[in-house]
Amino acid sequence: MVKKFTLNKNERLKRRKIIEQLFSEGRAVSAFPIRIQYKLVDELLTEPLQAGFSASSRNFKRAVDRNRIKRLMREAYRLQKAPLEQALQTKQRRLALFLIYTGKELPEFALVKEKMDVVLTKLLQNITNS
RNA sequence: ACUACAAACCGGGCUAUCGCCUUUUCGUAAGAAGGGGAGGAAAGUCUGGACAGCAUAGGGCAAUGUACCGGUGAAGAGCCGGGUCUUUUCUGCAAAGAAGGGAACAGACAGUGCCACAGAAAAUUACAGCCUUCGUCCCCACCUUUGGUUGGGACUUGUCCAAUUAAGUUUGGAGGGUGAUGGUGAAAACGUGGGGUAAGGGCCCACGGCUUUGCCGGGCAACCGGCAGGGCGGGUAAACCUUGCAUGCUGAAAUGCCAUGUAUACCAGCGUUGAAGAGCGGCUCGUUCGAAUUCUCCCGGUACUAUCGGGAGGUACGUUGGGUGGGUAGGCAGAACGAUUUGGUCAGUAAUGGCCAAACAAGAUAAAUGAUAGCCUCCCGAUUCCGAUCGGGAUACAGAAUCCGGCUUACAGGUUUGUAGUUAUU
Repeated sequence: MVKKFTLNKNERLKRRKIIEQLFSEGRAVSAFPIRIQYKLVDELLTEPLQAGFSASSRNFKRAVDRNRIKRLMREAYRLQKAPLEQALQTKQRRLALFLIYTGKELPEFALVKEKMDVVLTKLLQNITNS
């Protein structure tokens, strides 16, 4: 239980094929301004949990702003993903996530953290029920 | 000291906790420790290259770019210096001088087009107005003798028509001449004055302006000055165009390698008697390439898979593509030592270059370089016993994606230097 708050390469979603599947077949939960596209993919993944992050270039024209949002979301996710990980471990499932920022203004870290908590709790409920 | 302008530079720092990418060492591994981790524009993708692949006998056309001179550099639509034209400000009565700014700065007698409004007219033409003339031949004399002048004579009255008169005398019309008149415009046919003319006109002359040719002087050259000659029928080429010069196309999602690549299977056509076709790339002439593989066995491999690769034996193969049949994921190089950076020195007006010394400075790929807290420092406001205290803020433009040189655009705040002005002091 030493590496509780990590988020390295293996924990990030990188494979194009899975991402395409995620958007065509996956389901979504959202708590404004964060929306999560998710899918249980038991046979494709080796890691229990992989996540990707994005912000629309329509809402944020400059690359600096998009980078900032992705960094904030990544930080919030890193600090609060532990319960989700644990649930998956006990159920022996594998999950792919894609987090999208749907707001139109640059947020503060406190807000992102608060909303991330809400949306992750919702996601956890959906998964345990299914 | 303040303000304005210009140029150059900087673009917060440290610590703690939790994280990310990369690399080195240790470790069987899990992991641990150490090193490195965005910009002056990383941006726009506007340019010039490096590099790579394909193409390339040569010529012509087309297309694109480019356009004062010299230097610089790998190169350029870059930079530096100079020339020409133009423009602003200041000084000055003026002549002129000083300090800047701008120029796609080859050609408008090769051709075509266009020129708002106003104006008769925006280009060789029209309209209004003005004008409507003498000339040719012969003889004599003289002179500066391929000619000119004076005198005399002949024909004719610039042309045509009509009328008229003593009379080509007058009038009218046709025709002709006319950029002097038309006041408008950004621009009106080089300007002013004179001569000349039927009336006029650079038609001629003087002065001035522009342009061009030759010679002389200066300069590497663009060009400048002087003398002599020719010309002056607007502007526009960031309108088409013409001339000179340059250019093969595609860009890192290029490209090479490991691996893989839809059969070496079945059916059909054609060919080996240069077939099918490919190279071709914008087009044409022209030119080049083009048919010995399959089966069996053995060995090999980034992973699974395999019909792959190599060798031996052995042998009917090539090609077209309609149908049947039939693989996915990924890695390495390119890609971080170079037209490199920093310091010194020398050459040069400068851009820049030579030499010497030192340094190695992000390398991601659904894409790292972050979050939180505190302190320092700085800025703003309030209080003030001028020590300070309290409150607020640190923010601009903006995020590498093969790499360099430039250009352009964005930018809170600060520093330095220069110029100008104002105030104060000496």
